Amino acid sequence: MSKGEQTRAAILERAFALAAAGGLSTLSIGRLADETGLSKSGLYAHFGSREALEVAIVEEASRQFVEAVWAPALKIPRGEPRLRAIFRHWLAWGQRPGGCFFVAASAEFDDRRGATRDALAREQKAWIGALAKATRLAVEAGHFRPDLDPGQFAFEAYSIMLGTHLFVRFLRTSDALDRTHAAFDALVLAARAPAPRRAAA
Amino acid sequence: MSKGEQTRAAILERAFALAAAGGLSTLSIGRLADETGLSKSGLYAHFGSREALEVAIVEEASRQFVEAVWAPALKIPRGEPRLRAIFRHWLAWGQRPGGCFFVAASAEFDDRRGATRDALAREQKAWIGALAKATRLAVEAGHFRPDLDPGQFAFEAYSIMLGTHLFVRFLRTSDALDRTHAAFDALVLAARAPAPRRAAA
DNA sequence: TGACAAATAGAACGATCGTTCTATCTTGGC
DNA sequence: GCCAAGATAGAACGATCGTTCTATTTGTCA
Repeated sequence: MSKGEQTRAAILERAFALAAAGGLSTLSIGRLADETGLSKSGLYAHFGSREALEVAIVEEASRQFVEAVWAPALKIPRGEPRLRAIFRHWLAWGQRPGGCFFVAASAEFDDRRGATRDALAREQKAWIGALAKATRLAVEAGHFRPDLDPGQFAFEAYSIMLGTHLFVRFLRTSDALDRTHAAFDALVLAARAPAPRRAAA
Repeated sequence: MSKGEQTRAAILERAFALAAAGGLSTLSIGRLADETGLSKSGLYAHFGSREALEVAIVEEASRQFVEAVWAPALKIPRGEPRLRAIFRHWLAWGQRPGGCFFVAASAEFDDRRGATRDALAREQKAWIGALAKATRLAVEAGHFRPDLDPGQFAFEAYSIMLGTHLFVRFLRTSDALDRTHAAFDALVLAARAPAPRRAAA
């Protein structure tokens, strides 16, 4: 790895940490220059524009997201256990400083246009698609009912994650995590293959 | 209403529209001055500081939110019908330009401190509390099971609203509204008083 | 090691930000 | 209709933004 490449990697790591903690648009070139010990123009030469820097940050975020959430979940047996693992790791990821980078960034960019928004939407759609696929595997494994709509399950699971984000980070409700787990358990319970006839609870 | 008061009201209406469409922090004094036809300092005299303007905008947003969502829902009979009305009107409110002001603003301010954040959190907690109360009334009316936790119901309903916001505004998934209604229907169904014994569907 | 390319620094740019000051204009009560 | 109080304008402030330019230093490879 050449000198330039490793400097670039170091910049990105710091830039992602700052962007995750304070939002993509609060990150300024000048501040990032200070934090990395480089000059503004020295830093600039690595990316060419603010927007290119933002896109690079989004890609760095995806890399770290896969590493923190997706990779460990893929080691868990497919079906409900893997889905639970995904949820658990995502929850941990979302408790980092600044919360989930993607949730924060989507709210920031939902009205804008440009390469940053495109990169964010692409990554997030991929992640939701993967969540739906993991749900489909749970159906195929017989853990979930055959007529379950994986896209609907993914929508609802993602919604719970968004609720967690708001209640934990913004409202700071003390029982937010309990509610999160209760909601996810209820979602999974409703998705399960119908239990053998018992008396209703 | 004195001259100053009515100018202030006009400023706030315009300011809220701009803040709702583009986010609270993208709204700048200079731009607002242009849009209202006033000078920056003329505008400034009405609020005293940027933060005071933001707080006033939050209060204006609450006023409009009550008018658009809460007031009409209170005319509907309490219980499940009213809950459905709240959800319906909230959904319409969230389809205004810029989406739901509160959802957007909470994401913007979750890392910050100050009067604006406090005002936002206060209003939003009040609204979630009201949602929980409406749920409790549905329990008391016998529409929902007696052991239902209204706070949990409110958490999950709010989560669905957040999911809608993301899927409609950011991801722009075509079936987002269908998924929203399906999710809310499932939530209500699970909250209902247990149906008379039938064969499982 | 010498030479060329890559990497970085430093200064300057125009724009915009929130804020403050002073001056002028308008309104409302007597 | 006068006159104080209120409302508004205009200019200027220091700071910071993203960006560009020209040097200068540093790394890399023949």
